[in-house]
This record gives sequence, structure tokens and C-alpha cells, in this order.
Amino acid sequence: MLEKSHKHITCSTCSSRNNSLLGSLCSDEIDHVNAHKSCNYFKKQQSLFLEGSFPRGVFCINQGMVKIFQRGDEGKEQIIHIAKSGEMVGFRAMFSEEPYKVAAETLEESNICFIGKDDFLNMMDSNPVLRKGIIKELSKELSDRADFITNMAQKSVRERLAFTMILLMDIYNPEPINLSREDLANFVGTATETLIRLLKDFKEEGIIEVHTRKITVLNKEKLFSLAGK
Amino acid sequence: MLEKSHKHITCSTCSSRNNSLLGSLCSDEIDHVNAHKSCNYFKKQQSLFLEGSFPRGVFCINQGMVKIFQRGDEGKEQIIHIAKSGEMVGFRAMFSEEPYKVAAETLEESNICFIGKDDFLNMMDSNPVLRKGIIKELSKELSDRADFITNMAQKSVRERLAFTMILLMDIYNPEPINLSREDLANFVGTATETLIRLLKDFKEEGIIEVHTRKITVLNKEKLFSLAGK
DNA sequence: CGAGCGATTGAAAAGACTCAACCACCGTGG
DNA sequence: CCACGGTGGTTGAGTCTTTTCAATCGCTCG
Repeated sequence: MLEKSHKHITCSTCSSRNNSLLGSLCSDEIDHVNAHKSCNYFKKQQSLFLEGSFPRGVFCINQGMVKIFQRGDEGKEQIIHIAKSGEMVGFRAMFSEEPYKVAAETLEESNICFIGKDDFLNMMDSNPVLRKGIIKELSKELSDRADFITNMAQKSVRERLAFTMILLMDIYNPEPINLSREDLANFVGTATETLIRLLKDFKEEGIIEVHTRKITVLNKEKLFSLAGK
Repeated sequence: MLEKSHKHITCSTCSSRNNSLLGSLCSDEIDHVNAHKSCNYFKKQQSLFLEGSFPRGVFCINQGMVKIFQRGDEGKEQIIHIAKSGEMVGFRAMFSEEPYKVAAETLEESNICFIGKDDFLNMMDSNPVLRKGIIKELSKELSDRADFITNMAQKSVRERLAFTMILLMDIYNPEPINLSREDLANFVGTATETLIRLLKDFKEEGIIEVHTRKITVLNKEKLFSLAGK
């Protein structure tokens, strides 16, 4: 159980920061961020920002899990990405100076800090390493999304489920995958019923093990070959 | 017909530059680019770069049309984007320092300039406006791709075709859309046969007019309502 | 204990794909 | 100048995947 603290989380000792985009900050910069950011505890299924709203800064996940999604015409969610501890979310729309095209919501209780737009942009101006990191990150995500598009367009639901489970395995590692059937379906891009039937198949084929919401991958190799990679 | 020149195209008088990412360059920078870049004439269906190769710089389209695509497991292309005059292609992988995940190929004969990696990166270091432009561009494309993913996941082929035609209309404007059936199908993410049948439907419904490869949109409103926007 | 939501199953329908055949246009070479 | 071959475009029929709709189950929370 997560400590439900509204307490300040100190950047300099934040274990999630090292392998994050803010890993390159010098101690002066850290202190500055630390002094200007705010820290918040989020319950499960709480919203960070909504589609259509305007970015006022970036969110930095200290502990927890956040889904990034879009709502299609009939209100069905399409999950684009799941962010975990150490990731920053919400900076894309801030750069493009447009309202968010995606929404963000916690999947579990989380501690998440918030850095204001100006603070963050100033930091980017003065820190070339941070800047390069951000640009690199944006570029990487672009190519991830190209893969995502190609998968969606060309693969069967079964193949996409395998692919998605590989992604989720890395995200949840070493814990089992823990998502509602609906969220899982909305990530794979299929109907909930179809997803459930496929999970059953995977279970019968010995690829996964299921305990209510928790899914453990037993045969990673088979998953890879199914995903067609 | 395009002038098949291997002649140098002068940046300072390039009509495509004003509304491009390089619109912000001062005259010194322009001169520098102009002196260091190379210019090339590309035939139709000529490759700019392949999936898996390493970026050595960026391509700047003076005149012409380029498709950006990925090849799926069975070799079927998925078109991710179509770039036109004034656009730069190939810089994403350059930033992420990874091999290209996508390939680029001309759709028609084109004049395309090439700026070396070092020249370009140096320019970015010294020009904050260019830098902001690039970051903004990357962010915009990320949200475009989120839309693309949601469309792929949730819409029918018919709806996706409508959506794609709206995109293409803007790209080809004021010319009619001019793509092979296969390329069009590979953009929409469907089989060529299915695409042809839907085109026929659209034609019968008075939405489009078709002359061999050339497609003219007659009823934009209907297209919008079909696309579900 | 009952309401309600998430998960599951079944059956039917719809959408899209595959395969195979055929057409139409275009440039080439005889 | 015309027959030929090739490529891209088109059509039809059958099949399969996936969705939809409806019903049921099971658990949790008040």
C-alpha cells in the first residue's frame, strides 16, 4: 500500500528520477524544481488532465501508473500509452501550444509531482542535455507510434494482444499485469468480449496464467512468435 | 513537368522555405545551409532512405511528394504520412540516434535537398527558434499519430477512407488526389480490393469523382460527416 | 441481503479479406 | 502499325474474423 502522503517528495532523493528525463539535472536545478513543484497523491482512476484542456505544466510520476488515452466517437477509449514511475506525462501538448488531444488518468493510487510550464520551459532553455533528452524522447515515441499504427492496421487481434502483453510485461515487470479487461481491450483495440475469449485461448495454450485481474506470462517466447516479431 | 535539374536550388529564393521549419533562419544561416547542402532530382518511386539504415542528415522537399511508410511482417506497406513541398523528412530517427523505423520514397518526381547531420544539429544548437519549431513539430506529429491510432482501432474502413481523403485533400490541394489504389489502400490500412469497392460506393453517392488515378472530392461535408468528425 | 458492476459465454450478423479471374491501358519490339 | 506482355485496376464468390447483442454469473459494497 502506498503512503497516502500529501507530503513533499524530495527530488534529490527521488528514486524514480535517475532513469528519468530529469536525471541530467545539476543540483542547483534540482533544488529549483524541488522548491517550485507541487506534490500530489492521486487515488485510483483519478484524472490528471482531460482531452481539450490546456496544459499548464508537466506531471512527473514518482510512484504509480497512468494511462494515456483518447476517446473515439462513441466514447470508447483507445489507450495510447501506459506511463509508470519515472516517466513524465503531459509535455507534448505543452510544446505544441494546443489543447490536449489525449487524456491521462491513474490506473492505481499514485504519487505525482507537477512542474509549472514556465519553470519547465526555462529549464529546457538553459539545459542542453535536458533538451536533447526531450527531443530524443519525442522522436522515440514517434517511432513507437508508427509501429503501433502498423500493428493496428495489419495484425489480427490475436497478434495485437500478444504484442500488447509484451509491452505490458515490461511496464509491470516484475509484477504481473494488472488491468481491467476493458482497459486491456482498449489498449489492444478490440471489444471486451473478444479480448476475454482470446485470454482464455492463451490460458489454455499455457502462455499465461490468470488470477482475477492479474495476468502472469508463462511463455514469453511463444508470445514473441505470436506477435510476429 | 518538373525541371529535371541537378542544378543547385538556392535556399534564399526557395519558395517552399517560408512556411517550412527553416523559415526562421537568418540570412547568415541560410547562406551556410545553402553552401553545405546538396540538391538532387528524384524520379518517381525512388527511395530517400530505407528501414534499418542510419540517418546521415535530413531531407528538405523543394518540390514533390514523399511517402513515409513501414513494412509489416508480410511485406505489406503501411503508409504513415505523406510529405509535400516545404516539409522536412528524416529527422526523427536522427534525434533518437537509432536506425530508421520507417522508409521514405518519392510518389512523383521531386527536387529534394539534403542537409548533413552535423550541420543541422549545429544549427539547432545555435538557433532557439528553429529548435522550438522542431519540438513543436514533433509534438504535433505525436498527437496526429494518436488520432491515427484511435481511428485505426475504432473506425470502419469506410470511415477511415473518408478520414484519409480529407487528409489527402489538404495535402494535394488544389490538385486532385493522385495515388495508386495500392498506396491509397496502404494509407487507409485495408486490402486493395476493399478500397476499390468503397471508392465505387463513394462515386455512386456523388461524394467523389474519379478519373483513372485522379480523385476529386465533390462533397466535402459528406466526407466530414462520414469520417465522424 | 440486494444492487450493481465487471467478467463471461453463446449465437447470430456484419464487415473485411482472400483468392481467382478478368479487364484495360501502355509501352515495347517485331 | 499491330500484336504482345505486363502492370494496375476491377469484379465476384466464398470464408473467416471480429463485433454485437443478450443473457448469465459472481463478487463486492453498502
